[in-house]
Amino acid sequence: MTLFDVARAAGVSKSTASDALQGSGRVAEATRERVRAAARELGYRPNSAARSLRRSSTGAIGLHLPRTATRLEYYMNLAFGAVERAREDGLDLVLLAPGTASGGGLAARVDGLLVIDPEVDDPEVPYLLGSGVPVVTGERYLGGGVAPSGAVVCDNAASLASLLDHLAARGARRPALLAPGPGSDWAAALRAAAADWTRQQGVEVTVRTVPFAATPAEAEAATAELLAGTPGLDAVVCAPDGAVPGVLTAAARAGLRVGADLLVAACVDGPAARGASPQVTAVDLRAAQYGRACAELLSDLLAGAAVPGVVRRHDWALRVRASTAGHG
Amino acid sequence: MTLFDVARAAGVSKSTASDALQGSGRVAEATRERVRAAARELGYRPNSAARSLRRSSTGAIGLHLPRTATRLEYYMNLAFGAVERAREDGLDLVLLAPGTASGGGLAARVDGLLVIDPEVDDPEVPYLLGSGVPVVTGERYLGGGVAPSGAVVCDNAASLASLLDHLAARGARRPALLAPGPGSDWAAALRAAAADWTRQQGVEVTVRTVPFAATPAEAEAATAELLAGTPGLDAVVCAPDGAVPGVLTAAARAGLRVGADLLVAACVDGPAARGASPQVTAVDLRAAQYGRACAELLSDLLAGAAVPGVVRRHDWALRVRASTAGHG
DNA sequence: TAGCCATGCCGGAACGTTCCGGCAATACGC
DNA sequence: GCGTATTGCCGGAACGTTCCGGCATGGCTA
Repeated sequence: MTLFDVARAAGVSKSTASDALQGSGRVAEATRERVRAAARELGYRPNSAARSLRRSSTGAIGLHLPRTATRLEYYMNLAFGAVERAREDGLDLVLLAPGTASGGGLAARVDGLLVIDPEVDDPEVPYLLGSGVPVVTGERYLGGGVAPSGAVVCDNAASLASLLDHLAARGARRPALLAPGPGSDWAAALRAAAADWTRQQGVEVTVRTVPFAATPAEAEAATAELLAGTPGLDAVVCAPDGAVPGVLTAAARAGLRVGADLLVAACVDGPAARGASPQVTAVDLRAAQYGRACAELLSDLLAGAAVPGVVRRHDWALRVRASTAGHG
Repeated sequence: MTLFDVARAAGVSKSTASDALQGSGRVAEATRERVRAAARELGYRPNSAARSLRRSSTGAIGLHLPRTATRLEYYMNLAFGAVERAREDGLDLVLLAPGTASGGGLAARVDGLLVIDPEVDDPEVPYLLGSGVPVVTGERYLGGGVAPSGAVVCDNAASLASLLDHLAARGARRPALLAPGPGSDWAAALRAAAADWTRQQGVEVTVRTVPFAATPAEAEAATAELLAGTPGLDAVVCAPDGAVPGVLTAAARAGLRVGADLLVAACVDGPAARGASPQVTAVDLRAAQYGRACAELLSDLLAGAAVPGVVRRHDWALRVRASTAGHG
């Protein structure tokens, strides 16, 4: 089932058949339709290898996720959003194994790369950026070297500010933030936003560092210390969503009612936040749309429909739940 | 940077260069080494499109995950295991978007498919099985139609039996199981194993149905009802790992000490089980290895190193933690 | 009517690889 | 020393597509 078969069925040459199906070249509308019909009839599928060879493009993009793959639901949904969007432009999405990059030959197999939440200490990122194909990052890359061709960013500072505003509106007077160290754009933005908010509102936000992939137990310990050491503490924002249950446990241990005595929120929405009891208020990064946006930007870049260096913004949404019902 | 350049550098023809690098044909060992050196020197990477065209194989396999993507960590790790193993055989792994299958043309782009935890009510599965390329399923497919070319299965019945044995050894006399309905091979095996164990040990295992992607809240409600309605209940096995925290909450509400008054375990290991306090005993399906095994089987099938219809087993391991420390 | 341009279609080459048939040159039998 | 295998290498075709140059045809202007 090749283009030649279609051409023969439609009574034209393979060149004309190709032109007709590609929409290129000068082809009479009647002929074009005839070829299309023949292709449909025969169930013709262009051979992607031949097309790739001729066009010298692979028709695929690569996806790189952080090694410390925490925030699982987030990345999973992001990946599915990206693959769906890529598909719409006829692009396959190939998953990059950690360790793939330095294996070499990668650039030969994909037309472009999606690098999500690039961490400064991920040794693969510089390699990917230098691979010669367009790269779109999800969130900014804080390391140096070759700049990515594009980025899709969330305004994480704004989302945390909004979260803190929300807590204040619900009666919180003394909030704290559990956040990872500033190794990623996301965490760095959160810390900066906390400092800003402290300045602007005159209310100090106590920041405590927890691991990027903090476990509930770690969050519990951190929260317990915070509760013990901070008189009047009445709200905790836990940046990594997976650790949220630990905050609730610590609250329960201290005899505090979550949502009343202690407000709790997370900077990433996920199963842990939604599944907790009470359910926890969180910032929804809308992962699937985020993935779509990244794939779309890369696709635009590849098609020349976006200029290299472009940065697009991605919206978030605050999901208010019982854990921040309010004091009283 | 083509094979031709390498050939010229090594002072041979492109045919000889190809033979030398592929290991095929009759080539003097000295020549072979000379060509290899030239290729290394020049950083030669074979053009995958040309190779695919010539060999009429794409060099990629597709991965299909369940739509209801719960057990996130599990699937994520499985996917990374698969991509890593595929890579070792020079295969790319392309992520299939839900909805991709019926889009058609899929079979033209991959040499084989990995279909993980095929659910009977997933409309894409029959399409994938009928796509004409070899398919390996992770766990069996309970629906009909074209049979897969291979499968990698876990002995879920044995793992639950082992878990129940463990609970009994730790003093449990009256265990219960929270499991999804029998729509997947996994859940069906668990239910059957519970029935078997009941017969063999003469100890009844109360089975209660929860959703496949049960939330902690749902597990909490189920556990509370179970505790209220089952005098002497002293152990709960929660099949879906994500729901485990709900069981712990219910226990706390009932004033039971987890690990002493009530033993708790899960049939899938994951962040929820590991991150809970106390940490929860669980069956580790070793997702990454599972993914590796699936990719390996497909690769073997493609290479003719495994016969169609083969079923391989995959080992699990019981991770004993504080939640089943023992009565007393 | 001669010259011209636009239109519609086609032939052929190229993309980089693999692999088959063939051709020297050497090795082996007697 | 001749005939026959065997070894080592090469030329060329093929995979299915895209795209450039070219060739009729026919309508237009002058």
